[in-house]
This record gives sequence, C-alpha cells and structure tokens, in this order.
Amino acid sequence: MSALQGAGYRSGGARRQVVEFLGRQDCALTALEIDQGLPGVGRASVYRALEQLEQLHLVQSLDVGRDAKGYERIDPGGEHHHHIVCSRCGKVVPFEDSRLERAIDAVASESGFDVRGHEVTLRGRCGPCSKLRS
Amino acid sequence: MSALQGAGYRSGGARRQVVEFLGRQDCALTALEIDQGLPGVGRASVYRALEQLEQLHLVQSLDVGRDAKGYERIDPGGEHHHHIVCSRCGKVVPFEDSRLERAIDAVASESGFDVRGHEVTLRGRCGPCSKLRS
DNA sequence: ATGACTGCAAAGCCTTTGCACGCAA
DNA sequence: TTGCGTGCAAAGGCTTTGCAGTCAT
Repeated sequence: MSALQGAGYRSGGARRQVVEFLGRQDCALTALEIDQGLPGVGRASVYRALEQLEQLHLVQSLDVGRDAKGYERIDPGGEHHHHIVCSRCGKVVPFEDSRLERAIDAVASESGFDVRGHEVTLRGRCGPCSKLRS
Repeated sequence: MSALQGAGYRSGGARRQVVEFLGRQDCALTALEIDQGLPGVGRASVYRALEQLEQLHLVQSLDVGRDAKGYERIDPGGEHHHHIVCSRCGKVVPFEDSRLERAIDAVASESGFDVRGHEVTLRGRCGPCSKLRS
C-alpha cells in the first residue's frame, strides 16, 4: 500500500482490495479466483490491478499448470517459495530451499540481465497419485 | 519417434512433424508459432500433438511471459536449459547451470513427489533495456 | 475541477471440442 | 476393415479493451 502510493498510484478501492486479498492467501490464486473472492470488484479491475502490481514487483505471476495463470503476493521480507505441481490431480505444494536460491542468485549475477525475480516449478506426481496406474 | 511408436502411437504425419520441427528449434516456441511453421498441419493437430508429447515427456511446456505458453523438445541426452526473460522487450535467453540442477534434484528427492520435470525462469531486464527509463 | 480508477459489457485471442474423412495397421 | 489420426470450423474460456460514471486529490 505504501509502496503503491510511493509509485504514484492513488489508493483506489479495487487495487487495494486485490493486494490485501492476496496477502491473506497462502499460495497462488488465479485471476478468476481472486475475482470470485472479491464480489464487489469488477473482473477488469482485478486484471488491471494484477498487471500493475506485477510491474511494481508486489505480485508475481506463475504457471502452475492449471488452465489459468496464478498470482501471489511477494513477501516484502524477501522470503518466498516455489511450487511442486502434481500433473495428475493438480495439487500444488509450496517449498523453499536456500541452496536453490543461492544457485539462482549466482546465475542471475552472471547473466547480464538486471534480474528482478524468478520462478521455479517442479512437476510430477504427488504421493497418492504416483501409486495409481493412469 | 521410436518413443512414440513404443508408446502405442501410430506414426501419423502431423505429430511426427511437430516433434521434428521442435527438434530443429533452439528454444521454446508457442503453439501458434509451431502451427505457422507447419503450413500443412492443422492447428488442432498441433495442440493435440503437444498435449500427448508433453505426457510422454518428449516435450516440455513453459511460461516465458508471452501471451501464450511455450513448448520445447526435451533433449533425450538429459541436457536441458532454462530461461531468462526480459520483461520489457520479451527477449528470451537460455542458460544452464549444474549447481542449479543439483539443488533442484535435492529438493525433488525430499519432496515426496515423483518429480518428472522442472522449469526455472528468471525475469528482469536485458542489458539494453536496463539502460532505458520506461 | 481534473484526471485517475472503477465496473460493466463487448471484443479479442489462445485453446479445445465436434465431426466427418483419410490413412496406418 | 477397424479405429486412430487429421483438418476444418465452431465453440469455449481466460484476458483485454472501450466507455462512461465515480471518486480521490
């Protein structure tokens, strides 16, 4: 919010609601899920807010294999997590790993890019699904 | 191809063309780009082929931030790469890093999932774009 | 008062599905 | 001959855009 104001944005209701709603979630949600979770907010406003928030690096989008993109808030504290997705049942499990982060930081610093974020997704079958044949 | 036949698929023309076309590419392409690169192949066949090939782990899909998902062939040799995407101009640069792979393997083995693949994407600004203001 | 923000609705675009024909086995 | 594979076209679903009204500054 303060970051929003600092970036020259007015404290409009819709965008603030999106940020706060995402802040309450444990893991990524799709734009449509966010829209459904905010009955008073128009769908277009949700998409517009997500676009702006992503540019401000307050929100990160990621592909969890579902039909739509997922969005989640970036923790200002710097801690963040990644995801393991079950390709059969769609379950998404977050994880974090400092060794992985260090490896990514090393790559980023050698890349010639001004890297602002990253995303890691593992895909496979969760415990229960790996015991099934189909 | 042999892997296709082994999986019980017939050597239909469209699917084989998709595999071979992807094998010729250096980096990920969207389904539409693949369709455009294969004039004789119907769009639906491209999507259907990609879906099957992804299940067979011959092709991997990934989100490079563009409007559509990207697809690229999985190198049978085991070598694979990840991507850095410029969030301003959309440029995609592949990279590989063994330390990163090891960190991911460690996470995978502790996850309780039967992990079959993974995807890493770094986002930021490429050299030229990082020198621009907007 | 000004212009950013919002909601609604329509349009856009990628992707999926239905259906009949063709070809591999 | 069987039915998997394919192409075309239409439908589906997520996302974006246009527009006028509203609200923060």
